[in-house]
Amino acid sequence: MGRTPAGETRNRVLAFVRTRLLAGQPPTVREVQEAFGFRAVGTARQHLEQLVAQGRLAVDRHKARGYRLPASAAAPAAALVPLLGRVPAGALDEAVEDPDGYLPVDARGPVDELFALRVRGESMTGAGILPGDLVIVRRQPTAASGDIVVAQVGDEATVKTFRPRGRQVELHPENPAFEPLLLDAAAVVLLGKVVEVRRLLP
Amino acid sequence: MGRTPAGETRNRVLAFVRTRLLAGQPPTVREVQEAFGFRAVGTARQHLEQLVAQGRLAVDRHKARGYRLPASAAAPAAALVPLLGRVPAGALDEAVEDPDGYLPVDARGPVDELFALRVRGESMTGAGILPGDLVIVRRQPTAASGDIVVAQVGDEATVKTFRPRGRQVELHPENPAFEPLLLDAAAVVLLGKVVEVRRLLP
DNA sequence: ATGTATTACATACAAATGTATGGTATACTC
DNA sequence: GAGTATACCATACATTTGTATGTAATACAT
Repeated sequence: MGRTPAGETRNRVLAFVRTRLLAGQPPTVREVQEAFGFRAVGTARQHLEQLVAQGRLAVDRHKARGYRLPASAAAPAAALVPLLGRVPAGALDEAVEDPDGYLPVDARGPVDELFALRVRGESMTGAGILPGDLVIVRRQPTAASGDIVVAQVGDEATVKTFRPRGRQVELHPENPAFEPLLLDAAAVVLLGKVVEVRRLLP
Repeated sequence: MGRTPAGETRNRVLAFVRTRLLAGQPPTVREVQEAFGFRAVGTARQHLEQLVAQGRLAVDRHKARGYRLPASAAAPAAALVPLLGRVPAGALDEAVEDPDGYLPVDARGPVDELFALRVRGESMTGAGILPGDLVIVRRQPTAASGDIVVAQVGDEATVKTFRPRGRQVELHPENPAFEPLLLDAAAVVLLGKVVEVRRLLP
């Protein structure tokens, strides 16, 4: 029952699988079968296996929904980082559960440890961080002197340059119009280090 | 064997599942089990089901890897924009073919029209654009007064504020140490408008 | 202390899913 | 025409995976 022209169906299978993968829903062999109206599972599988043999698809053997894009095509993959509306005191985990949106980032980094915040105020304009900018933050409890960090003071999160001063820490604004904050180390919770700044222009 | 504080493990389970989903690899119940070291499948499933009951997860019943994000949390897909090393005269299309890398962006916008450049020089520091920053540019042949644009003058691409002046155009640096460029309109090719600025911090 | 809810374990079963084998029909080459 | 390759069908089997049931331990409220 050689039906369709050589290779044509195969390309459409690849397109179908790729679309599903990019949508985050890897298909099963039988879903491919149904999508193309094959009456046999094997037909779908044959197409998939040939795509793998050609290097146009990759597969995790013996795993449900194991077909995925080959490393070459998936190399510059993107992940999504939650944009938090605000950071209520001590509840970063919960805030992450209810994000205002997501920012795409390079998936090769430590995506799990990242979150994003919108900057309020002009205290960091000297470092090129303007009000309304988005900062992407890597969660970490400590930082090096000079790092730009997100710190929690009371129940407010603030972006400043970090400078340890013995038992105290200085949260240094990069704007001469603002005064540095000198606080007891116990009064400051480091939420993380700013690893990227983004600004969307209208 | 009530171990961890109430709700804490559950939140971490949700974070794990969400990460996997955003990466396009929905986990199985047993993968969740292993990721958290549970000795029983049921424990992992119990957490997942409670997250579903709370509306924080959705599920396709009886499907392998059926857990997904609820519709309310639908995440935007990410696309990739080419980062150009430099823009040789008049050959933007060709430059796009051989990018230095890719930046992930929100796929809901006009992705096809975007490219990225690295900023050289300090002429735009007043607008929060520092040397080494990446600008994401939407290709367009015209711009409104006050837009930050990428313009090609001779065989060099430069980032400036755009101000039309009759038959001439002013390319205005946002740094008092630099002089505005006043050029004949014919000598300037607008490559596009800067729609986003990004800075990676070490 | 008592009861209840939560967290976790152990085991079993059923459905979904990947895999394997053998066969049929059409197209193409020689 | 013989031979080969491709596309497809039919069926069966093994693994993965979702689901169900019963039990134990701890935390918390009463």
